[in-house]
Amino acid sequence: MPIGFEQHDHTTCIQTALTSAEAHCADEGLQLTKVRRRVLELLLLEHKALGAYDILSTLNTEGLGSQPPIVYRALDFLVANGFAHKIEKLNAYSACCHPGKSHAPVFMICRTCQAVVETQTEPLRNFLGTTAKAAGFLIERTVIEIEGSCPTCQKAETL
Amino acid sequence: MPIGFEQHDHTTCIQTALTSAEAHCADEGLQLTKVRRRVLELLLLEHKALGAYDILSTLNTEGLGSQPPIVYRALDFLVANGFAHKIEKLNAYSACCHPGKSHAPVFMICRTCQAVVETQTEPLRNFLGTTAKAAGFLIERTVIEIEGSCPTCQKAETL
DNA sequence: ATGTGTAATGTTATACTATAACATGTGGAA
DNA sequence: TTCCACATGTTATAGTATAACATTACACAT
Repeated sequence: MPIGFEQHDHTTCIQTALTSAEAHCADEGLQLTKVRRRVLELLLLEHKALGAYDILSTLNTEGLGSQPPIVYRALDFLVANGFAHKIEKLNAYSACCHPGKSHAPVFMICRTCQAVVETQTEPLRNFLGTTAKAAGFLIERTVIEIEGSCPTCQKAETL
Repeated sequence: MPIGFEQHDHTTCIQTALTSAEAHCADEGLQLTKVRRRVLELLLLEHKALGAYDILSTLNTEGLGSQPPIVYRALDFLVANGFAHKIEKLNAYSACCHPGKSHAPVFMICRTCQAVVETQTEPLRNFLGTTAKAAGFLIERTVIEIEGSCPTCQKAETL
């Protein structure tokens, strides 16, 4: 499983996520159509954030569509249903690593290799809740993104 | 002072921020030129995030420039020197409310009225630091944005 | 089997956000 | 004066996202 920046069984990781998405769609009466499923697969292939137009160019080579609305609609679906997240700092998208769980995701984004790791933190959620409450603010969504250098790239830089 | 969504002496608030920016520029040998100063003023006028092209259209009516690089350069300067922040979720910019202090700012963004309130939280900073450290990740920048409903708009919605 | 409604997709056009690249001005230091 | 660093002017273009309307596909009621 993808914990931090450590190695994991990525094939299993992808399969688990796809299976989970299928199950959730079946439960909720949602349609995981060909394009939507393929976009989710592409996002799962690497723990990187992909730009909408990167995804679109792949879809295009596969005959699944060539115009921007194709990919944005698929991304909207995936994001709305918790299968993917938008990384605001990068204007890019990343598969969700903890589908099904309600979450205030935290992303660690490596500036060098573009790796994106998603973590969840209940304490943080509580903490922001307290902060917001003190200001009388009602939280609907949170964007928490940490940009920096991942362990691998830190080592590479010190060589 | 702007604490949460409460009323404050906004004239003083603006003056303080401008004076602080001038002082900081003098200390550091930075030039707070006409355009840069005006953009900062515009950002300070309201506790809202302004889009680059909104700012540009004002600059244009004032004869300060009409092309995108004018405003983006000014914004780059202000952000680089801590006088303003980019709100990633909105692709918009907001004056910094705590200039001079090192910070991992937290923004509360009202989805309805676009008000943006900036807070600072050492505990949060520490918390993210701990999270990142556990993953071996080196933090360079953080983006923390809470989207929701401010006290005023919550009241308006329940009418 | 036929209509009917909903959701998804196809298609064209355009809006919005941001930067590259190169030219020009400006003010201080050698 | 000459040079240099920095700021600004200007043109063009790249990158991100959505509006609007047409068409298809399928479930399901008649």
